[in-house]
Amino acid sequence: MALTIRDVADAAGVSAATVSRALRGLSNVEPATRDRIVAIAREMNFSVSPAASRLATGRTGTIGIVTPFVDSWYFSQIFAGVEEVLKPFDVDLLLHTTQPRDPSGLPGAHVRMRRRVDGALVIGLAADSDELTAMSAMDMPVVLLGSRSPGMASVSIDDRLGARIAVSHLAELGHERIALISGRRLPAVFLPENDRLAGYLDVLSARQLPADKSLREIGLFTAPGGEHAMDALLSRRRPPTAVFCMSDEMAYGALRAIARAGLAVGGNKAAGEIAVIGFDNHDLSGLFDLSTVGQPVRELGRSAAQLLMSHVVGSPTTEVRIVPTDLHVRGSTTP
Amino acid sequence: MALTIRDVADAAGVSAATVSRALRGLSNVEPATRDRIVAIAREMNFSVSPAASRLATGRTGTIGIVTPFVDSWYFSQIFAGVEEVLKPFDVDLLLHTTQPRDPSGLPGAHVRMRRRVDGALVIGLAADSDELTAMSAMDMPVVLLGSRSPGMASVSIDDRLGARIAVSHLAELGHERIALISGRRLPAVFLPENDRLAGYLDVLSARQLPADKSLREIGLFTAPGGEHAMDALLSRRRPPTAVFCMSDEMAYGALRAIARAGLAVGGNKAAGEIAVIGFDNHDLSGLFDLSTVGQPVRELGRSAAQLLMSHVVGSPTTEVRIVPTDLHVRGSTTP
DNA sequence: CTGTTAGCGCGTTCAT
DNA sequence: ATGAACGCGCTAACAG
Repeated sequence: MALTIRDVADAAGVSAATVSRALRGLSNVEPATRDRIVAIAREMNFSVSPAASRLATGRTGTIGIVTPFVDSWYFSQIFAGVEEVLKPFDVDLLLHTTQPRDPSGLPGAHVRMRRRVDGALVIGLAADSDELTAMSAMDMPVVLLGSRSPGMASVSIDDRLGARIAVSHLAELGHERIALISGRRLPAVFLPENDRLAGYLDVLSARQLPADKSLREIGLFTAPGGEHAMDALLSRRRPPTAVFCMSDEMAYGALRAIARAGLAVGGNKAAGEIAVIGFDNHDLSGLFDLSTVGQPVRELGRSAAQLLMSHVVGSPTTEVRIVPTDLHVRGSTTP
Repeated sequence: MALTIRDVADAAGVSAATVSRALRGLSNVEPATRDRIVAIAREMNFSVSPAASRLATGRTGTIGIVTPFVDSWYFSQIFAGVEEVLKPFDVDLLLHTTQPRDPSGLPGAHVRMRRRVDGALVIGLAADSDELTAMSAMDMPVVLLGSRSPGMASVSIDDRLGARIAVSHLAELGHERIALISGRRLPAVFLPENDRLAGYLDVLSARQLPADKSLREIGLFTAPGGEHAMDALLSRRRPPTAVFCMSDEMAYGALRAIARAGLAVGGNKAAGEIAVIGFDNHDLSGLFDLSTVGQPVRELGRSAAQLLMSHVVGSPTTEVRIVPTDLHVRGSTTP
């Protein structure tokens, strides 16, 4: 049906091996014949069969991306960074989303990636995940993104430090009742959010502030979730005067809840304003005038992709890269 | 290095052919031996080589996704819908982003997809795109998403109708100077946005309203772009009293610009409120209290994926599916 | 520099 | 129901 390298060879009057060499740009081919072969091949509209090529070489020319979610701002930014770096390498991108809550017999990441990628980028999987251990159990080069695991290469921010920065900023404003809106229920070891909780507690204890558990709510990493969480916090006997949200999108919801309650947002504690800070520096946070601890998500993607490629084409690595975060002070914490 | 089907055959005391049949669940295999083989295979932790399998069968078991952008809410929602449908089919997902403005010798979508997918979902490519024509020139099954092209299967909304709904809604409020913030410069045939422009003009002409070109601005489909565009519109000698934005994110920016100008947003024209309506029903539009024409993005992804699969495993189709939009009236247009 | 030979690991005839 | 043999299209190793 489709053309084979053999057809091109016949048309060019050379052997199949020479065509293969010419098409791959190997050096041991007379430039003249190489050009001729390439010309003929494209004239015939020929392209090699990746399957055959993979079978013969053992290399797949494919990089896998494993992620638990794809419908989030975070992922889309990560992916944009990854794409940017991987583009020049001319590799295929195999995408797989793990469904956390659905062990319904569908194959997991490790089996979906197995034998079909030269390496994989694993986003946001807990370090104790079965899929992760299975992947590293095979020889597959893996780079973790957003989490860390002993003996594995990874790129992430310092979540604990980031949280400290955020909460310190609130404390500097004079706040003592600082609430926390987290994504999932914490503490849960192996999750990055747990580090953020630790950072939050670090600041409270360093400043001798009460670690009031009634000041913690879950926001599911969504705006409606954040809104709901803030509603709950505001209904406490002694509501918080400031709140740290583990994601900007939850903070958007919190802002809304505060406004609905007829309260003001801002950094002027004396005037009764509630200070709000988020985490991510989401694209829209400028619009919401939301203070936040920014993580360079796109850069995380770039860095992880680079690390993975150097692992795949070069030598194995267990490098752990920590990318710095930065504080963006906006209206939601400005006096 | 890796195990082959042969190793399993030896361990089970059968031939490689039988193992192949057993592992694929073909009927012509004694149930007892089939179970034994499967048990042994998983005990050896064996998995077949996709490359060899593809070479032998000619099928790739892979679906391609071609898209010009990946860092957008639209894409992430589309993808979530696609994923949902494709998951049970157990196919690989090959992702390729076309870079519109970068013909720098890097291979285009058609060559990246060639010989490696059984079919492709093409998102947001103009119908006159070289890559698109190239893909359909090969035998590759293609389903378009968000655009249409003669003779090709596609899933999209009725952009013209959607725009009419939005602009009619503004006109009903009594507005006569209705501005338009588009993503890219229009008119540009083959782009869905062009249909939205047409819908906008439809309403103006039906109601004998002036089609003032100074009331059209470009917003790049981003919030900052929308903000900038609205700034420009407000600085006109005779500024608009209402605005239709081709995306919600641009509308967010517009809301901000209006607020900064000290003007009010809403549906009460008599009170001098500026009416704003967007397009998409983005997740955050409820928070912004933004009226909008919603498109069921996730559903678009699902529908397109279904269509593609029926094309790939079943018979070729050129079905054109139009998914309805719906009007969401919120505070930005409520009197 | 080029051609010949021999797999890569499966799926698929054909027999039996 | 099972096995033997061949071929899928390409690359690698060895000659020359």
